[in-house]
Amino acid sequence: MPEGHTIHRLAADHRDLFAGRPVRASSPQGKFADGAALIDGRVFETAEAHGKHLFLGFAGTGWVHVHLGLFGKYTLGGGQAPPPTETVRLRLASPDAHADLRGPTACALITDAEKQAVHDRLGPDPLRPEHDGEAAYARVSRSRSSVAALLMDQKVVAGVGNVYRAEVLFRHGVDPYRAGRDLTRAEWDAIWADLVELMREGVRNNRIDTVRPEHTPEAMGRPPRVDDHGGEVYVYRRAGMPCHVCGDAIRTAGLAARNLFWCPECQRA
DNA sequence: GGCCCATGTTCAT
DNA sequence: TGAACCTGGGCCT
Repeated sequence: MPEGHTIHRLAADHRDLFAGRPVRASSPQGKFADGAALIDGRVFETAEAHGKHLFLGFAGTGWVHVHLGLFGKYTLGGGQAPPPTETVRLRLASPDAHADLRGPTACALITDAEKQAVHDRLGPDPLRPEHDGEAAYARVSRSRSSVAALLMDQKVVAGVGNVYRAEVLFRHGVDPYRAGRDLTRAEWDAIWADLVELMREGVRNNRIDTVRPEHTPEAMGRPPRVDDHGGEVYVYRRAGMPCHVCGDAIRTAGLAARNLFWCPECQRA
């Protein structure tokens, strides 16, 4: 699940469920037992996201810094918490809401200064209204690295993962292997603006949809389809399948230990 | 039950 | 560049 839109949605959901109220905290799994003990009973003040990092603020104790990594998952909602299972790293609970965190890469109590250090090493986040694509373009336009690698670099853009990377490059007809410095300013501005829109929609719907109305199966006169990760996409995990736009086979290749997907016809070098 | 894979990151070599 | 870490779903036997 976790690209930036997931984390911003989790921040909003935490605010809705807990903000301004004392919460019970526990670590059924045990790996965050000390931290949970320190926040147990404290007032949950706010939650904030920057890229794929989630910060949960507690009165008088600082922040819980959560990074889901590849496997981390939250289950949360109103109502009584289900019986905890042994993989729950952190459970927050109020009389009428609960949030269970499993499998995160990071779950730690940090200070304001440590939180600031995280912000400082991250690039601009398309989902933070005070950020824009300027600093990102400054890096991209100076780099010989591929635009595919740059989009995944959290120092360049915070919050983009493997799905948004593949999809935004498809939507702009950009070959993933093009060097960052060969992108025009106009191309970058369009990519950034598109990320803002796509990721905001991702937060609203809690899933990634990238297919334009004119390319839906209905509009193209093709049978309906279902992507196995819950959203409608052009290329992500569609290797060997026909491109929704041109019909060519979607290609895949490894790039820095991740799978890259693109349409060689729609994204010409 | 076992194996592979995954929307991520860091650290060692 | 590769290994390590964390979990769960799908597919195989």
